[in-house]
Amino acid sequence: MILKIDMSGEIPIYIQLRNEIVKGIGRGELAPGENLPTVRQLASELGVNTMTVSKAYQLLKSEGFIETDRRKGAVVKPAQAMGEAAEAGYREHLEDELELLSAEAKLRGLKREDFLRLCEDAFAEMGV
Amino acid sequence: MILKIDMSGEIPIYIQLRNEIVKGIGRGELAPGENLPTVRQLASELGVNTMTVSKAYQLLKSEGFIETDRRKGAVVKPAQAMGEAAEAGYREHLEDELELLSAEAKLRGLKREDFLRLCEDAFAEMGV
DNA sequence: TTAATTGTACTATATGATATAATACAAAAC
DNA sequence: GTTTTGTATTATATCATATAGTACAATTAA
Repeated sequence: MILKIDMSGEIPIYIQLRNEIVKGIGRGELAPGENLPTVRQLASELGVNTMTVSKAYQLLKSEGFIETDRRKGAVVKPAQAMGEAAEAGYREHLEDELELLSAEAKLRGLKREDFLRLCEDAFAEMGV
Repeated sequence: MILKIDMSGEIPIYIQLRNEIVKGIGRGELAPGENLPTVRQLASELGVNTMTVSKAYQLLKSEGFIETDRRKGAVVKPAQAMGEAAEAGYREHLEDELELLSAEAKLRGLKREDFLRLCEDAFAEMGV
């Protein structure tokens, strides 16, 4: 798990952490049942506060991507167990994001085929 | 131009404004050369501060989507004139966003075909 | 020429999110 | 019993966001 965090960027660290971990799970680099680094470990590695990492874990937990337990630590959830907790509105969120990316791509001169190829490539990176 | 702004949401208003206008231009609802509402007009309609709208316009201007001029107001730029101002890093930005969306989609059980169909549909909404 | 309108700048202020530091706790493993 | 886990707490600092009010240069319309 390599976490690319931009400390000087505009995106909050705990959001970047959440995103990187979601991508890690999606790619299969983090398998279901696998343990995430402890908050103290990850905080130490990145040079951030433990609460910042904890906040990222809480977010991932609330979205159903991981489970956390005292002593056991944070564990990646099985994909099918991704409850309907945060499922409401997800579809709309996805469509909205894709609409924005499409508009930007269009205005920057990307052709339909190029855009769709990037979409295919991105999805192809995920899972086995 | 219908602008959906979520005042209680977590995304800053001026960012939402920027996104909605980009989508509007992408869809062709805002044609090149067309005037955007004045900052005072839009601010009044939405019930926000003029500087908030101005900030959105400045962002759009810095990205090359619009031009602003005193008295003339804000005008949508021709698509091809979208300079290479903010072009640097755009490709990486797009790929990064698509990677995140792909990971989330995968983990939520979306099949490749369904994801790609949503991508196609989103792009199809753009332009003529 | 005069009046009005444009985006923008400026100051001051308020609020909330983000992040840190340091400490502590309940629960479980060893 | 000791250690390690995520988490809670308190206090603090900083930055982004947003507002209010005012003003200005430039330009259009009267």
